[in-house]
Amino acid sequence: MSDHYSSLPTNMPEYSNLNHHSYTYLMDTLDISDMDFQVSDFLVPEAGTSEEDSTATNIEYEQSNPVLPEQFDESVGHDGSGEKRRPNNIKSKSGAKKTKMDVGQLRVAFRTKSELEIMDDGYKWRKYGKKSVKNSPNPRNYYRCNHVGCQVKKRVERDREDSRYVITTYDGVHTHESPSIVYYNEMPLMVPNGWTLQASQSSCS
DNA sequence: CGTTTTTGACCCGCGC
DNA sequence: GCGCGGGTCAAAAACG
Repeated sequence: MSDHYSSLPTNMPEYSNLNHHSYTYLMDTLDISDMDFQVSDFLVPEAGTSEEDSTATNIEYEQSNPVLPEQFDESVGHDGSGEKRRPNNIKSKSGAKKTKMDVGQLRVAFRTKSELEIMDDGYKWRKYGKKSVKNSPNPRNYYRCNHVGCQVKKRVERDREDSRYVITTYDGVHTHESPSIVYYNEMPLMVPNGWTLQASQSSCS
């Protein structure tokens, strides 16, 4: 089981043999065009890393719920710091609202062979938590985008099987541009040869 | 001195 | 209902 970090849909039969020396895209029929820029941004390999067998990266996209734009708008700046949950013992549970931003978010999981788990993707991240994962000696770090109003989170952990692999999971779509804005106009996905692109259709009612 | 990390506590969903 | 596992908060420490 190498997909323990994300609940991949089961309609990806070839996922097992995809994890080799090629970037693998697994995406649903979601509006990839909305986040194509960051796809391209994410896919920029580090300088010097060739497509040798020593560099293996898996990239998975999954869509949990249909993304409603209004949910993005409303969740801006009301969860993180706008409302303190427990000042002392006043548990403002805010049960009526969905405090969790588990609204339809895009989840992108990377699995990269790297010694450093801090991979600079152009965004500014602030660590907000660290937890030790069950069944794994390696802790899991939680980061959040430093941009105001942008609630994109990512969690970084090491593979419990191969500690030389780093699993980076991005949650959400940035509502702003990268500090180092990179636009590949006309090119939704720049896929160098050797990279495998696969689009799977998932019926999402 | 402002900003980020650290770290334990708290919260919440889920399975038993 | 309770315990566990996982995610988040926030005060204090660390860092520049």
